[in-house]
Amino acid sequence: MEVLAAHVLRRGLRMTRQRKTIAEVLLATDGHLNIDQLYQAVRQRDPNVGYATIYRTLKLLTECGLASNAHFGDGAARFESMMHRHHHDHLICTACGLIVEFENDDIEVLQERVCRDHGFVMSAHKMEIYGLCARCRGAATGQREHVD
Amino acid sequence: MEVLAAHVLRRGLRMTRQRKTIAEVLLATDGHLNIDQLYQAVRQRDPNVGYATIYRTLKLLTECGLASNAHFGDGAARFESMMHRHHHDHLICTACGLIVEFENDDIEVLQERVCRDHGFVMSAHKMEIYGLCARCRGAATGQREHVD
DNA sequence: TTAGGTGCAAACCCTTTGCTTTCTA
DNA sequence: TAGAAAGCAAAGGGTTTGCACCTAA
Repeated sequence: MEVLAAHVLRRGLRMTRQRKTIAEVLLATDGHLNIDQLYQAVRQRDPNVGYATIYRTLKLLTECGLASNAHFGDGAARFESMMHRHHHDHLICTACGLIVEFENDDIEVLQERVCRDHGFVMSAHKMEIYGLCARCRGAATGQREHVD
Repeated sequence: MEVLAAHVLRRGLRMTRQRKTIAEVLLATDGHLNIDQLYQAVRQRDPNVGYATIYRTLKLLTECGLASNAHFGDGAARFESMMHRHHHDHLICTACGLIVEFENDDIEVLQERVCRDHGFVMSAHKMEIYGLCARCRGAATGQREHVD
């Protein structure tokens, strides 16, 4: 929250009630929120906030590193708080939609190496593994596995 | 192409001129195509093909494993042929948009392990590393690095 | 001959923008 | 008080769908 305040200040912007609410809701969340979920949660606290404000604020939060957005291939963006968190990647169940976060330092090291080998300087990365979670694997063996 | 024919046959569908053309164009391509590029290329051979057919055929090709689609975070899907190719991941330059493909077996192994540790059975994965390519790094040191 | 497929245009969905009003600094 | 932000609605851009006509099998 202080990070947002600083960012806002530095750029001569204003700290509004809506920005505070959206930031609080997002930072208090611990998994992934899609836009609708965030919108609903924010409106429980402040019933007149519109989608435009959500989007505009999310952009701001992403700029100052408090949020990050992830497209999981289904067209709808999801956001997550970056507060107090390590970088992590995602395991996504293609049957039930479960999203599990994981961190793996060995992979990170290899990614850095790949970058170096190609002359790149890495600024970010994103890794998503799709598959069936333990539950879905057990529940429906003939289940459709689809990654689009 | 035989794969598509088989898929089509198996499902009682038809092998149309348009499907052939789209499959040929895609399979002959070696990098990434966005929908517009594919559309243009297909229409050079068959001027009346519409977007709907492109989308519908791409869905078919993805189902039978001949194509895969990748959202690189900018809202527009890109497709690539899966023919005769290893799985690979992507390095993306955030300044010039250059996309470099790479393969890294060590990372693949670690991904499998992560899956196993979480009880998942992996069906697919996607890894994108964002950064500055050698050229852009040299050209513009103050360049904005943005990953959305 | 008869489903399935195509093309076109309209519909959709998510996101962004324009404009007027409201409110922070 | 000035200029940024909100809220609403309309516009945009990519993708999907409905429907009448066409075509592979």
